[in-house]
Amino acid sequence: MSRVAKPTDRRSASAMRDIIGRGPSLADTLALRLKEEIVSGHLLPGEKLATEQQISETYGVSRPTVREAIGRLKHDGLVVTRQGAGAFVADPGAVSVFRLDVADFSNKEEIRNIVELLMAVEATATEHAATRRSNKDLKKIQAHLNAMQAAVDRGEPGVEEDLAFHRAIVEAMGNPFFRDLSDFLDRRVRNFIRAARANTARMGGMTHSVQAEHQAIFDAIVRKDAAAARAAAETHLRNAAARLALYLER
Amino acid sequence: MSRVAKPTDRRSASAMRDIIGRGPSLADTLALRLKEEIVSGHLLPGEKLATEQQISETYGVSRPTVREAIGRLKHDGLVVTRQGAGAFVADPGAVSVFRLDVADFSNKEEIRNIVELLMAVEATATEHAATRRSNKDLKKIQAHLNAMQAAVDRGEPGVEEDLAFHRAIVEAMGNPFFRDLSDFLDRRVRNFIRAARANTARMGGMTHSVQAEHQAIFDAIVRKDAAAARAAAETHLRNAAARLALYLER
DNA sequence: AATTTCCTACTTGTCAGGCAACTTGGTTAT
DNA sequence: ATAACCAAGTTGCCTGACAAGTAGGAAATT
Repeated sequence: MSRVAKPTDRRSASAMRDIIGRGPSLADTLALRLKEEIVSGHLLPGEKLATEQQISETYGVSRPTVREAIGRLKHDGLVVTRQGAGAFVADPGAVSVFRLDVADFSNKEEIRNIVELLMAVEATATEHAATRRSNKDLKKIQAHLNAMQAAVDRGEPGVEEDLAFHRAIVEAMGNPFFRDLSDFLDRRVRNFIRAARANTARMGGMTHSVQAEHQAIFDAIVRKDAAAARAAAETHLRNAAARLALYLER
Repeated sequence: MSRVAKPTDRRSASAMRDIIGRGPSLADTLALRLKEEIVSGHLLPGEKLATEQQISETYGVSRPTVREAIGRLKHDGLVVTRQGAGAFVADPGAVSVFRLDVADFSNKEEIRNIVELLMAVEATATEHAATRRSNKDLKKIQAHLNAMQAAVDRGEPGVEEDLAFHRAIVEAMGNPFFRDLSDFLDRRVRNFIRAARANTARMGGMTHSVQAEHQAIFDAIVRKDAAAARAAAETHLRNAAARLALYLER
């Protein structure tokens, strides 16, 4: 009853722009709006959304645009639609999609939280990789370790080789969720570092200690010593986080 | 000269269905198709996608449908579009959205992997919660512990109270990423258990030992003993996983 | 001849209207 | 009372059109 669509006249295509503000696109922004309504608890699970027609009218956008917006929510598992019936807020327990949005790069708190998650994921992955790795896995890991060493010897930072080394380890764990999540977080953090490094002096000279830490991780994996592997990974990640903290504190 | 779209007659609306197979919706399925093209490396970062017009013709669907599909990819950060220029494959390093899809419920391997991730996240969260929790956090955790006890005394399984207890702990850690991820995984696993329980006998009688494990976690948090908190959480999670394994092995 | 300006075709963003498929609830017929 | 049926409402998808922005070549200027 409360949010019944009042028939906004259609004359201005920019009505939405006024209501909703400037954004990436009408559909995107509308999707955000509707998502708000749901996560804020304004719309309860199972409840029926307004019809596309009504939404179209209340926000002053066309139905295709509304469809695009609802399509996003459907894609994220927040709503389910039934042809002929309508669109309904999905049961939170049945949502099968998790979305991690790491948009705000300038937010240092967010970076810290991301790093924390990365540490947890990679430390555990390394721990399990130690006992599960096949000989083939081990060879791959070693190859990347050597490549990293070669890069260090050439005086290069070897960020790509570094990433590949860690990825090979996580891969050896055999859990795709860990692999994908770790990959994403890793890229994200490195991207931040690269951006931050642009306006600060290079710090360099750390690569040798980094490589020593890598060696310690590798040795533990060779021995299939899970506890040692975890410990070595934690040390490595803690040091990496400390290096990163230097960027954060300015 | 504009390449006039040949007036596709109505019946070929099912052309896509033939090309693309039966699915949730044309847009959804098309989105999957296009995603394939990208992640398979067929389309390289920075490369331009076919125009909406072209895609529309090759797949035999209308442009709005193509737009919906591309909109999904855009939403997931896989492509970026520039009005007037086209749609381009996004740089993987710049992707700021992570998507975790846990669709296949029947896949036991998947459940196992999910549980593994859940264990890593919750154990770490509990560890950090021990040192970071405020007194207010502690009160909340205790309240949920008591509620759980009350449920046990009433002879109920207390799944909701259980979930709330863990959520309060993760909340006390103060990292929203951990909170959201843990919440999602927890729901997912419990949902699986509920589904599995439907066709097996209730196992019950475990609730008392569960509560004892909860108490151990709580005590460690009270003492701000991070290591003990992690250990207690790991024990609890390991036991929970073992209980769950009973469902998996049939 | 080199450079700048401008124009035009192309592409994405959005809108309007329409038909088909499906759901739902009430009405009619049995 | 029950079953079959019908009509309104809703989503799924299509066609056609225009606005807004881009890019590359033609034309004008230096």
